[in-house]
Amino acid sequence: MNSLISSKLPKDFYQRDAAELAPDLIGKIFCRKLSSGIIAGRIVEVEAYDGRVDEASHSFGGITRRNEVMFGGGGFLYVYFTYGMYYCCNVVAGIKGTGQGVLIRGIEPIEGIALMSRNRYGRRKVTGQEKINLTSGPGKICIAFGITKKNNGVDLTGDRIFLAEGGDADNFSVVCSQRIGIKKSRELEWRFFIEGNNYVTKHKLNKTFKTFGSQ
DNA sequence: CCACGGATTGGCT
DNA sequence: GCCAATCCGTGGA
Repeated sequence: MNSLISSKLPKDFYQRDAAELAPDLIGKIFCRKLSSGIIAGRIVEVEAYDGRVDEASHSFGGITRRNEVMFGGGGFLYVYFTYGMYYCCNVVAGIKGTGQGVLIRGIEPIEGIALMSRNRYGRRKVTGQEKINLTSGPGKICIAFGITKKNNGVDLTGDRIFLAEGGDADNFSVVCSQRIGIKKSRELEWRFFIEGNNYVTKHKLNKTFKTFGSQ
């Protein structure tokens, strides 16, 4: 795990437009250090939001109490509450004042699976299908990682919640599609994911993806 | 496998 | 009052 910390992504990695940052977040490691242990996983699905041009973005209508973290410049965590019971988290993107973020939608667990399971199901052991269900969606990720409103605004260059380089195992192809669960700005193809990965949200758009790039 | 509806509360008109 | 960047259980094909 020291290798994760030494490859922590620097602030300037995040200081560019969300639509550009988003595909580069695929394959990176999302890590949380708790007193009970480390929870970490590989990002496999994201969506970009940019309030300057994107009506679906929480930041589209200008700064409010809820979305102010999105305007603070890249490299912070924006956590919001939705549907009366779920949290979702974004990596803030861009330069200060622009109101951009990248929603983390799918993570492949790497470390701390028992901790994730305790948070999701109240017990440490998981079956195969339950493991896939741990983090295959934005609300599920926040439950598994124990992320709530209290973590809104956390600096991602700190030592408790951060992103790290993916290491040597990142042979995958990134594809894109329209975003999921929104009604405005549907035409933007700002959802990026690893084709065929088990931890990508199950959706019919998974069949109509477009190739985007590979590493 | 797929489609649909209910849960439940904060944010904004 | 209306609606939401979701999830889960149910019911039918």
